[in-house]
Amino acid sequence: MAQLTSVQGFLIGEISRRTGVNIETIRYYERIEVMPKPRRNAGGQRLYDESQLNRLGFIKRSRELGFSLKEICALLTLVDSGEMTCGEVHALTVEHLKGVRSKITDLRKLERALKNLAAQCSLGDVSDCPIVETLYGL
Amino acid sequence: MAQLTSVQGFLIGEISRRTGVNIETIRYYERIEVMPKPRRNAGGQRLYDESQLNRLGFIKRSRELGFSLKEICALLTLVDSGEMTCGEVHALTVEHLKGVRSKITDLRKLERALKNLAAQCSLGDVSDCPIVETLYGL
DNA sequence: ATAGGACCTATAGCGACTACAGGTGCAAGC
DNA sequence: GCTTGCACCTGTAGTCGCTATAGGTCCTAT
Repeated sequence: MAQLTSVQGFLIGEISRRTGVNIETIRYYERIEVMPKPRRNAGGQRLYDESQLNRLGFIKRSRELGFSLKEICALLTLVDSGEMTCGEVHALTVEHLKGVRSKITDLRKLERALKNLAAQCSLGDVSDCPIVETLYGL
Repeated sequence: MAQLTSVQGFLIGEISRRTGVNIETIRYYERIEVMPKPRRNAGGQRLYDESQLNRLGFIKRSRELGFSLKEICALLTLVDSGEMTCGEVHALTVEHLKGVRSKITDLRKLERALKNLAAQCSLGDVSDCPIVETLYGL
């Protein structure tokens, strides 16, 4: 049983491997109190249990969906308190979705602008470049 | 002539107003050497000329197109050196465009995932929430 | 002479990590 | 029992692109 250390629980390397979250990042999450302080073994090494593993997985997946740690804290606090309602969680998710959509809109504009910029270019070897001129606003 | 101070040149507030770049940000650009150190008047205040104004405008527009300061430095160094070719600038722009497009792709995936997540939700008042369950990976 | 605004420097903070440096724990092989 | 070597530990600094603050000086107008 590689994952159970002496008494019981996962070492940080094990939950890092299982969740795909960098070890340094896990310790960082503990420092900023997104993750709870875990138990320690006799040698002072962190020992995590199943629920902490799940919590870290939750954070990982939420981060991948672009939630900020602040938003994730809000979600987790809701869950932790036991006073969460599905409606509240839904609201946070929909709010976040709105943010993602507006980012997409912005990036599309940007894409168009860059495409136009690149298209103006004759690719000449001259130092008289339409891209630079456009950006310089000459 | 509000913009010309004693001798000649713009005070930082004036180029901030003209370019829309925050005063603190202009000083920051100077510190990190994206902007050159300007002349000073007798009282030690920064005095900018037309070309520095244009350079700051270039940086502003490039930032708005999502170029990083590092990328902008590369562009400006190219321009400064006089050894810039239109092809090099084009290449940097196209490279950047690629980055923007891949960000858009990522965000679209994210949008779909969040939409699905939100759609699963019955909006009930129960603490048994499909969003949380999905994120917890139960 | 004084009030006030615009300017100055230097430093710390944000978010979300990442990367050290310099030390300890632990298991396995000899 | 001793050494090797990896995994772990703490603490701190660096990244990027700003923004904000504190505590001061300059300049102009009244």
